[in-house]
Amino acid sequence: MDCQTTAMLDRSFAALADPTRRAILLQAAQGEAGVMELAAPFEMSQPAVTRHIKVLTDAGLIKRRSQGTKRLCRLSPDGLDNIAPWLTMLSDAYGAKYNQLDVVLARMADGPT
Amino acid sequence: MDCQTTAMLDRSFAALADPTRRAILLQAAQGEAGVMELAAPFEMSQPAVTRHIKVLTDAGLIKRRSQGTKRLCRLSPDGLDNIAPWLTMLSDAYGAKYNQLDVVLARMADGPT
DNA sequence: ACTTTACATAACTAATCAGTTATATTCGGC
DNA sequence: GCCGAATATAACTGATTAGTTATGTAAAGT
Repeated sequence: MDCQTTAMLDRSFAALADPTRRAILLQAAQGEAGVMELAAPFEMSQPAVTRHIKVLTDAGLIKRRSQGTKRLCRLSPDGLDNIAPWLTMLSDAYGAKYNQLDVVLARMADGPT
Repeated sequence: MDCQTTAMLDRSFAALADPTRRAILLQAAQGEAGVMELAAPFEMSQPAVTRHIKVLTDAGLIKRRSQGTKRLCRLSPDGLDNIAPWLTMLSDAYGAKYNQLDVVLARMADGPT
């Protein structure tokens, strides 16, 4: 999957633009979970959830690993590390008013990978 | 326009999920600009740009005012103030690894309105 | 008043997206 | 080797999106 391209930014933001995906991501942030487990809170078919997870994975927001028949999902900081620099650039362009944000986002960039 | 709802988050993230809109936003961050001015860099019709601007406005990412026949656009921090708390919550859920990010995002929250 | 500039709105189309059901795959246990 | 659990893939549908052209509107200048 390409990274650092504008297409990657598209994917990252688009992935976050859905309430179901944000909820899944939030669960995946709290710890590894299987697909059915992530699907449970939603009145939605398993294939639908599977594809939401694919969107999140393609956006670099989730990492996956296999354990037996399960496919565990966990939040990956990569996706956030992708959008953070762009937000930094935006706030730079906006000027001094948001410089605190700059600092914060800069730290975001050299966080854990 | 409602705010603080999940629909508002949807709109904010979705608005950022398009390269043309991000470019427009970047221009609008650097200073006020009219619609045609914002449209100039793109090989795209004026109505198309007008609607991108509407999406950004509905997301609270741009504020507008009239000056003569012109409709000036400028970045508004409101949209960012909307997504920042959610990103904070996500990093909270992720745990200690991103606590620096927490701090940064917290500052983002009490930045200028 | 008429024209021009700057933009908005309408009506349409093609493409993408989010969901569905049905079916395949893959691994672990028996 | 077979079965069930967990997930993936396919084929389809309806809704939303991004663009187009054509047209409407509102303020400025003459």
